[in-house]
Amino acid sequence: MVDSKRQRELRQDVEALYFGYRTFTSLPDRILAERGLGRAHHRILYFVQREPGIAIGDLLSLLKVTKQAIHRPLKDLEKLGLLTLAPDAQDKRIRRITTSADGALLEAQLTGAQVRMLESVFADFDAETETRWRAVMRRLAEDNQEG
Amino acid sequence: MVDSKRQRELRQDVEALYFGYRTFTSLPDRILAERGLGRAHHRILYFVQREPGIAIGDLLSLLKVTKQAIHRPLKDLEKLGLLTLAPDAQDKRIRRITTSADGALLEAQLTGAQVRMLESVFADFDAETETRWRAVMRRLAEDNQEG
DNA sequence: GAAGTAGGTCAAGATGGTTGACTCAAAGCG
DNA sequence: CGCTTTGAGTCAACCATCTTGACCTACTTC
Repeated sequence: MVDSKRQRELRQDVEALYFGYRTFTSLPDRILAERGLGRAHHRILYFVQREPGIAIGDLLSLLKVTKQAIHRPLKDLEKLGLLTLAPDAQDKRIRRITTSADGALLEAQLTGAQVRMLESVFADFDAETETRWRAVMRRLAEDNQEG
Repeated sequence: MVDSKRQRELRQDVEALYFGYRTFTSLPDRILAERGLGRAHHRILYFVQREPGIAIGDLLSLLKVTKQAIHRPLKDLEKLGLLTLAPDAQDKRIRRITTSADGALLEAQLTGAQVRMLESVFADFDAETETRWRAVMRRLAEDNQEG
């Protein structure tokens, strides 16, 4: 019985991760929809903002998608003037991506919505709890590199 | 500076949630792919297992999708003998879903993979950390009911 | 000069959703 | 009893995102 109680607890964790993530992504989705954009655009904006001048190939590796998949959203963002693509000074095959002022603004709005949601959750707990949650989440994210 | 450090920390949390969730779902995805099934099938199996005899309409509300979206995966699962649909004894309009033995087995395999991943992560932390992580995750999942 | 690398593009297809309209059977109600 | 509502199924058209596979160009490297 102890074991099945433990299993139930873990299943509830799986569920919390599912529901939590769903709300978490639905926030920026609404903002994106107003502009006719989707999640794919947010992911690109986020990683470009995190790593300005990132090469297209590195972006593909990070997102674990094919170049065909990134093509359309990337072009959309460029056309909207939210991103700039420019060849690397040394290796001209490589195209480096940076956000424009507008792009940075939108990215801040999108990720900001998620950050504010986290802040609101953390407000219900003490600093120690937040630190421990963060440690577990990072450990969970680490596994990513392997599989 | 203190504030921007805080913002960087929170952005990293957003990222950890993204990466963590991605690995988390990629596990069952592989098992599903072997059977020619997708995530939609897992979600149905999970919630039917959690709430045996759940009505189709309630499943739709939980998953926040339309009946047209659930239709195909539901029929797939029925054809494969993983689910059983039967009219409610009182209200014959309502169709109640239950998992078959095979369906329960597959569900256990799928969610079990996720549970084992969580166990492996928790193994790196003490019980207190796990409890606190769980509390934050549940709070995050709660927000779901609103938006 | 040949081979390898970064990236772009065309094509076809899978998945997983959407909106909208319509049907049917059963239930609820005046 | 008849009308309305409700739960569900289905057809159609459409959209977003992603895939595999093939092929091309420009540039770098050896």
